[in-house]
Amino acid sequence: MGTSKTEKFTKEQNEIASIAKTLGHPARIAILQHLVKVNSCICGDIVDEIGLSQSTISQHLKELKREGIIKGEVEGRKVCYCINTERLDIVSTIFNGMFKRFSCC
Amino acid sequence: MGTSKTEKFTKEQNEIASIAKTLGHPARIAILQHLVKVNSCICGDIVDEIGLSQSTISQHLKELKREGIIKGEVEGRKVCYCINTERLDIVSTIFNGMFKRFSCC
DNA sequence: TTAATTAATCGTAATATTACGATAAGTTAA
DNA sequence: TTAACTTATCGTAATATTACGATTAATTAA
Repeated sequence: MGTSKTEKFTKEQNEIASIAKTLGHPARIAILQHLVKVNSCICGDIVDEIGLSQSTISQHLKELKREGIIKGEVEGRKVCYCINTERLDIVSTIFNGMFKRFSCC
Repeated sequence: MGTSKTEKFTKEQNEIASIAKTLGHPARIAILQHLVKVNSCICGDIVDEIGLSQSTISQHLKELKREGIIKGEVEGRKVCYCINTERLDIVSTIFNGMFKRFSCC
């Protein structure tokens, strides 16, 4: 165990949960807020900004990338990260829709 | 480790992450959707609906209650669960605000 | 009272997450 | 080339999460 029984749930339920899980760590929220503020920056800047180790930040970036919420572009020996606006709009729509359905009727 | 370093983040970042984490399991999304559909129901009905064991559902309900998203009212030997609309409105506002700040500028 | 019902909690196993240091892999500068 | 730099990955430890069965606690029905 320790594993969610995803087969018991709808695709929508699993998708919402997966996104929420990715947003479910303060470092990842902080990373997103920082990227919004500076528009785009390299990994090292995020390490400085957040104050966790480089390897830990790299893991968080990987998770955000896995969910499609950010993009990373290699520029020489640096990697420039930014928000994936298209995906974040979809995520926003999914969550707004969910909350709307929750709050009425 | 295995523990988030919450002291490195703002109150807002921790709060958003905490809510998202609670929403980050398909069973909990399914429970919320079911409660919205039937308005309110007893724990046993949720167990039947979701198809996980009674103790597992009880744990998920506890987590949703901890975050304030649902309420449980004891009625004799049964416990009637329902959405905490006030709290969910706040949660909705927090997330809408976040996504709004993410998508523009 | 006793038995049945309902839900919470306990104990536990399996797996996931978080975090770090060390290392690898790649790029650039000297 | 060599050295420095940048980031990803590996290995690992600590803790958290998920799930279940068994038990407990409380209420109701017989």
